Amino acid sequence: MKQDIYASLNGEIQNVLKDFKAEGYLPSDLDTSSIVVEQPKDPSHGDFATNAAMVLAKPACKNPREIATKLQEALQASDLVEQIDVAGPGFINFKLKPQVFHDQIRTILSQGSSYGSSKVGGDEKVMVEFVSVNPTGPLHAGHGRGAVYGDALCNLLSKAGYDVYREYLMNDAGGQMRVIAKSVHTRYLQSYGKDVELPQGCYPGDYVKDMAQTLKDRDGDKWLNVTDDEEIFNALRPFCVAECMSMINKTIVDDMGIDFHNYFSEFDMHARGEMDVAMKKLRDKGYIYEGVLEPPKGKVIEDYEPEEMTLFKAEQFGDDCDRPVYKKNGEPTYFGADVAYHNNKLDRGFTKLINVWGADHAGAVKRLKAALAALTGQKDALHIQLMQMVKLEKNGEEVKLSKRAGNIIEASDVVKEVGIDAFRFLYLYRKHDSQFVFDLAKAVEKNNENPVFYVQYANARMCSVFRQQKELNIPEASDDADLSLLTNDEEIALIKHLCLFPLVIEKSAQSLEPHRVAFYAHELASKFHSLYNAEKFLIPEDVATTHARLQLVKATQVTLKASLEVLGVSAPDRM
RNA sequence: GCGCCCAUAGCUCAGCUGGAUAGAGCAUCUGCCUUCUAAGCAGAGGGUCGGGGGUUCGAGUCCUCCUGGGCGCGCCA
Repeated sequence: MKQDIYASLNGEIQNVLKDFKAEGYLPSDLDTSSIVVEQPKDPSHGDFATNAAMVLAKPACKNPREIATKLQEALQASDLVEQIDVAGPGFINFKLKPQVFHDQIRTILSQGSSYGSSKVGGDEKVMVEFVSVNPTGPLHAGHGRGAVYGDALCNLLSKAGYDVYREYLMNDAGGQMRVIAKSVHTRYLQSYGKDVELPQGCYPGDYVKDMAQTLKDRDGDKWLNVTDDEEIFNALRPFCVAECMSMINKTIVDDMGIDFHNYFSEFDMHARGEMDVAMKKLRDKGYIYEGVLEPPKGKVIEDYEPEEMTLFKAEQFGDDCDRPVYKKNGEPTYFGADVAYHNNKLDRGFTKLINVWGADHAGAVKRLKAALAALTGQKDALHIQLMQMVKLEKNGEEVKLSKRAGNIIEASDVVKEVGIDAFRFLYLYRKHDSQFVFDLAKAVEKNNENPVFYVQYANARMCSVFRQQKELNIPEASDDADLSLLTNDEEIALIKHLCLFPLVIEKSAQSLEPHRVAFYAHELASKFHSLYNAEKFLIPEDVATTHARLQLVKATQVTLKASLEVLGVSAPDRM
């Protein structure tokens, strides 16, 4: 018995269709991949339904109801099926044997926390690069979305059978590092009473003063007479990177429980000369040239001068124009460095690359995808998942976040206020590309407006049931409990939803949408709460029914915990 | 001006890649605790799925135009 009823049923349908092709009823080259098996919204239509006949009708040049009727006859012999009906324009509705559902409960209990795990990933080496916040300051609340999404996505892909590698790219080499070094140094000078102003464009946040103090504690007046910006940069860059990464990791690792396999240093990459390697690779393919770009259309650039630069032929791969890979001063552009970095990922053997970015980087998507198309010859070697901006509100008033403007609400502060479970669930209970409002005032209130409590409460109730069972001295239910006693509407609805889990995992993984798991968990909790209110689980005078229901509760708990595990949300025993 | 993303109940959001009568939470109203945790359940009201065209057996979902919002637009990251 497979763990996924959908897959089993779909398999039987596909087999029948294969037979139809063999006997010449259907064309042998007919594509049957778009056929879906699903649960009808209206339970009176049956347990499952398929659109097979309607999908195939047109390409096969046949009447959908005719195909449906023929499928109905052929599938009647199935071990799964009790009754099949053809309805509407050609839906095929299945009523499954109760045995199938009872077996599913046993399957779940025997698989335990691995229920829902899949092999669709085929152990493919996938790298998920996420967070990658510049080491120039702490993580703000908006960054938390990408962090949580990336982490849950990794869990999800692992469960779906991918070989997942989590990486954080540290942009520890570019111009922003000069700015943070200069900022820290200026605060450092000020702390010694020097009369210096923080230059335009420097980071004004208070954390810079803290960093300056740390520097002072460590090195004393060692850097007091350094005035040359280049010297400041060289001297303070490693310190700034270390301090900022420690600040960031305190939030990510300690507060949010997110672990990376690797922190990739852009600075080290350049030291190894990988920029040249990547550019040579592209140059050899003829995708790099010296040229002059048209001035950009929208933004007026005052000091614009046509300039010959080293360009990548991005336009040839779908971008709006070609893109510079080196700056005038010879340093790599951000884009150029990113190309080198992604070439490095390919060299490490990753065949599926996923980047989690903020929507403010949307403009860079096309060029990087173009570069990967040029490097690999494949069109979709790289997936870039854009996190839409989070609009933060406090008491109905918008809070703008900008590190460079010094206006920061740190992710760690929010986590401390609302708790990590609520923080994660609030972000994961949304599709990644929906721009949504995170109301800090509301999030702080621990009321039931936060769906995480609803889901966790279901688990706490289940734990409570098992505690009561012990107190009442009701013996443990065994594997051979008579599950045919589970017949009422709430029980059936719950069991059917349990059957859905493996499918949800596969679909979510394929579409890179962990929010579906969050919604699944919520609905599972809902079905459980309904049953909880409709029936008692512990009936001392009817041990058979008690045992049947307890087996169902156990299976529900296994599934609920498995879904929460993907989300990285805890399942407390009591609330 | 151009590119990408979005628009679904009063509010916050789902909608399983084109399926049957569009869903949930919050808010409003009505019921349910001497019985396993009421952070719960049952029910009611609330929608021309931003608008117009198109594709087909069938569109919230796909194509096109329009309106409104977000993000971005040589050598910032």
